[in-house]
Amino acid sequence: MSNIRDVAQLAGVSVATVSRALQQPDLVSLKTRTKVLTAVKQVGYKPNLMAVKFRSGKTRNLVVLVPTVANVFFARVISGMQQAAHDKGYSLLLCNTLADEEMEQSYARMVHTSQADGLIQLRANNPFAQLEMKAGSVLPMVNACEVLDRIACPTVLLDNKAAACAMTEHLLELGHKRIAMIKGPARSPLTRDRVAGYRDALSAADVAFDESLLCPGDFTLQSGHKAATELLALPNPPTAMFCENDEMAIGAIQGIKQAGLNIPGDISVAGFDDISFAAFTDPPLTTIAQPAEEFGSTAVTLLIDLIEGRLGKAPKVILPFDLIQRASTGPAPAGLS
Amino acid sequence: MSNIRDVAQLAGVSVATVSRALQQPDLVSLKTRTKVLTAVKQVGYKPNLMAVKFRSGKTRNLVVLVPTVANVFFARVISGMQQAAHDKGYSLLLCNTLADEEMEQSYARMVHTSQADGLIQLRANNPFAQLEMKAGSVLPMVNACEVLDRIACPTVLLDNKAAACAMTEHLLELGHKRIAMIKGPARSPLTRDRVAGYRDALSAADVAFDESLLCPGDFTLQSGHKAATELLALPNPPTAMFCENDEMAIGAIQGIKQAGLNIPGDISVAGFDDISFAAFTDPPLTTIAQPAEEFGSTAVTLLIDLIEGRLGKAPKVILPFDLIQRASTGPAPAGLS
DNA sequence: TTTATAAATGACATCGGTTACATCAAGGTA
DNA sequence: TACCTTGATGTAACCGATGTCATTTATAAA
Repeated sequence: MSNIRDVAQLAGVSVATVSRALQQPDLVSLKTRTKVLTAVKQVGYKPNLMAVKFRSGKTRNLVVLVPTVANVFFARVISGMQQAAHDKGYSLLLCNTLADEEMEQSYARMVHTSQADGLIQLRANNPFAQLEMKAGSVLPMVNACEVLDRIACPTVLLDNKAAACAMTEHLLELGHKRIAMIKGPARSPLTRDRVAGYRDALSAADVAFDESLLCPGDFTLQSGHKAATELLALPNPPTAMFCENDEMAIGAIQGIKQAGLNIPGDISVAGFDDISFAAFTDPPLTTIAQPAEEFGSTAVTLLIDLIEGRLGKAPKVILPFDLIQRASTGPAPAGLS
Repeated sequence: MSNIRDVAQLAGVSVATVSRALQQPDLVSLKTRTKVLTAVKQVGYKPNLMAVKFRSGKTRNLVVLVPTVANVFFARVISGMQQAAHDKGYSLLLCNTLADEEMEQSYARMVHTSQADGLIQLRANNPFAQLEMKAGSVLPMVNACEVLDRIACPTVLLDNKAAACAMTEHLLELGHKRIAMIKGPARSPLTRDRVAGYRDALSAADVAFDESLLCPGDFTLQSGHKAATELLALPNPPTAMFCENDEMAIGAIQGIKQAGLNIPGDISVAGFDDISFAAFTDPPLTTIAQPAEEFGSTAVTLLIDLIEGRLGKAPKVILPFDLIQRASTGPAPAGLS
């Protein structure tokens, strides 16, 4: 691999001139510039960007902590990040943490060891982040999708409470009174906010909240299936199920069908995220559309602004949601409470 | 940020000793080692790995070229890569190329500019790769999932021909004679191999190949829907549809249902990949399971072996497939040819 | 022509580690 | 005691670029 010295020697100039000819061409005379460029081509010179990064102390790498890349929603978010990062000359170091704390730590360390300039995390409330921030560490970090509690950190999020409230209202308007919610893990702020929105809508409509209709899941297809089956086994089963993501909704749909019930005739199902599969379920799924790619690009933009010192106070960017009404929700069956 | 010199000064030793105390502890006396470690802790020293990488000329970064991270199958592959890379102390630089050649080029350049040690690509036949290899370039590259034509490059792949053949045989055994194939883009080697397997099975069973039953798609849900609709409009429609991936199969299922037909009563549908959603379609999808995560981990292992000079001739690793029989395929309807 | 000024270029230190080589002290052997 | 070996540590070159500062060359003004 040829280096800048080879070029300098061949062109008969100093290394400084080569560097300038490539970085600030206007500081170099046309004649010399031509000589240099010819030499560059001749020896096939490619600058060693590792050296540049080392010298400059800027890596232009961003660490992305993703609980599971195999999650359709996150995949879209990553896609958005990737695009924005590329446009700004940054690269993404992808870390599939599988919610493993040790893994998260190990990747976060990449920022401390100067392998990356900053970090984006898609999972909130992970202990390392709390420690980091409390220690007053200067780790440039942005939080996306889930919001971190009690921590001042630039964040891009959805108004989950409002979105859950909107969906619940939609079901209430269809005449449903017994609306179940298949929620995520209790410790997730996402869950907390969405449950809050759900309860707000219920109480605004004077519908009593029933603890037994709040069924925990873990965002997988399987857990949606399981939760729906359990809900149907209740003495007084719900007429609608609002799932905290589309995967669980798809699982729920299967469970409901296996119980011999009709959607939405007997029971309505709603999801959250609007993944591509949502339009292809039978019946197509009513859900909340999130601008996933925009989550990613916004997070990257915020992080780069933060890294490059263009960000003042930690902003919270709230992205819009959209209730997509498809065929999985319909009027509550008559004769049922 | 403290550096190795700060540590040396505080510990009252030379920088070389600090370096040794951390890298080859057995070369340093216990007493000095303790002093050094204390100093390290005291100043909060974190080695600048960018400097190390620069000095060593090894980045321990791998570029991964993915056509679309938002594809469920690729997401699993990436997950497997990530795991294997992490285990071996490597990081993944993720590149969502969107099949854009310029993007691919720009990312491949990262290897030339010493930002990464090697490259994995999941899309075959991209022109840059061809150029690279033809130019006799020494870019360490591994090909996964799709096999590169006419290019000697370590590869990990499925025996797509055999898999397609197996699925077609399954449909033939169920009595189907008019079996359509919803295929991918014609230029894809994947498509070529799977179509070949399909044709082999047909001719082995003395079933004439009908060009009109070969319908092109692009691996998206929408294209599956479109293709199925078109196939059903044929004068003599098929009784089975074999789709080249599960997304297209899911799209096809919707199209078939919208035409008022029953699956598998009127028509059977088969997919390929066994993505998580395949078990949750209605009816659950018969498909070919691919060890996606293993694709990723094998590709990474091969690439690291190649980089570290442990690989002789370019191997081709063939991973096993598994025909998962679910409820979307059944006996051909009686009375139909 | 001389001088002041601007433009172009070169020499060299620098970033933060690693490592080959030199040095030195301690212990063992003849 | 002299000599050699071994182990522990220090000195300094080095990786490949950038950027400061000094120096040379070209240009314009007097």
